[in-house]
Amino acid sequence: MTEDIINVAIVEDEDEIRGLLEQIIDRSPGFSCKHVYKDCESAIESIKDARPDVVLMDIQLPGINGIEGIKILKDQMPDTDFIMLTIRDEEGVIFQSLCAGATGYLLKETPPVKLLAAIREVREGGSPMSPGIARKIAMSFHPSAENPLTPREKEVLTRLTDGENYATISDKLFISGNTVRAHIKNIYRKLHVSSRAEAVVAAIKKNLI
Amino acid sequence: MTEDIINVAIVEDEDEIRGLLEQIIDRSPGFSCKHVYKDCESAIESIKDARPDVVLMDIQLPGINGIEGIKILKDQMPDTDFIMLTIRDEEGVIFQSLCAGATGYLLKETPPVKLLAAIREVREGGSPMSPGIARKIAMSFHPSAENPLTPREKEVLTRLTDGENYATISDKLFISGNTVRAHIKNIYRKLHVSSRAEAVVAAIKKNLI
DNA sequence: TGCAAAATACCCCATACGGGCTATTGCACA
DNA sequence: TGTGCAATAGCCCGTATGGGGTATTTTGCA
Repeated sequence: MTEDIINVAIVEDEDEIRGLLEQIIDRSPGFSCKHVYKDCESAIESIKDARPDVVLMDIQLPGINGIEGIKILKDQMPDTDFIMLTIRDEEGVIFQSLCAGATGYLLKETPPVKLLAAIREVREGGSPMSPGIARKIAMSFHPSAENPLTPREKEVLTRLTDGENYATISDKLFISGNTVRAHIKNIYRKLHVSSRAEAVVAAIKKNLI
Repeated sequence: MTEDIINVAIVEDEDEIRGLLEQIIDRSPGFSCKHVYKDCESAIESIKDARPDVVLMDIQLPGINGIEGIKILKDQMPDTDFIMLTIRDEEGVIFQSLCAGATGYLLKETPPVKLLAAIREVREGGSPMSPGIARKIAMSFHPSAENPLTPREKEVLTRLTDGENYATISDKLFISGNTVRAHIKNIYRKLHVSSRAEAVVAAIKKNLI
């Protein structure tokens, strides 16, 4: 399954960086880099011929950005692994990249030897991440530090995410429907929402339950 | 902030493995391992004296398991980093561990030199993961492969997750409220749910939007 | 060119839901 | 010892929501 030579493509608008990366990769044993693009538009047009194993993708690009680019390219080449290679480390772009289909996320400060190791790793079923990036991803699963809900409210909210209604919740918790309503009203007030749908979204996105 | 010597604690029930880990770590320059426990109960009781920088935590333990153990210990020591060290690589336990507060996740097959590197990495703001584990986490963000929803249904579902009601959605999409209802009915049927709350939970958990 | 799916639109009807109130009990902390 | 919060419980009321239908137009693919 794994080719001897890993076929790498690059999408990067800055000529100098692109050239440098191309040389580093193409001159390293076990790697080949014959397809480089300076924007997503050209990559989308001709990358089907390249059939790369791995694509190194910048985020800030003229025209279609790297995140939108991955959505399009990953769709065409589901077996290709995409590694973001960028200076941007804000949570927003990290999670947008992963949601678009990126499998790795490296900062441009990554030294060449680590970059090559990352390309190998992603082909071997890993998911190379710069340390600070990996930490942000792990933290995104951690329980929320400031959770305004009481234990009972968490209990009720959990059941709301399971789609239970007033009657079911009051049955299972052995309390009256009016009390369930009281808890839900308090949850809404604390989370600044006014419907079950908003409440469960807030609960999941902020790791409240 | 960073101590010269990293103070490591271990929670592991198998005597042999625990002893081996203790020796590997304690005999390595830059590391200290003076606090080892064979279950979470003993760790909870006396770990406050240890004040470890890093805890290596097994999952399968007699009594309180490693996941529940982290919930309790992380609460008491929020600045301590917890690394799961386990043979288990099922998605369930991986995400449960992260949600409990784990920052790293290593398989027991990890060679000593990599284990030590991981302990250093977690203290330097990283989040060490065995390659296959990291991949599973990255994949959890990827768009769902089999998404039964049409583009319009995705659009409507996205707005449901934003807490919009029939009227707002029909206004913004320039379609009648009846059409919005028709889309929502189709969404419910395809996702096997029967309420907004369930639909938005399914949408988020299965990366449908 | 024709079929299937998608997107649009409408109807009836019961009820689960959300907003606005008030009230009691028990516990903890000051 | 009282102030505050959590948890419990009740009431009224309007409406947004969900289940059951049917029908038309547009779009995309074979």
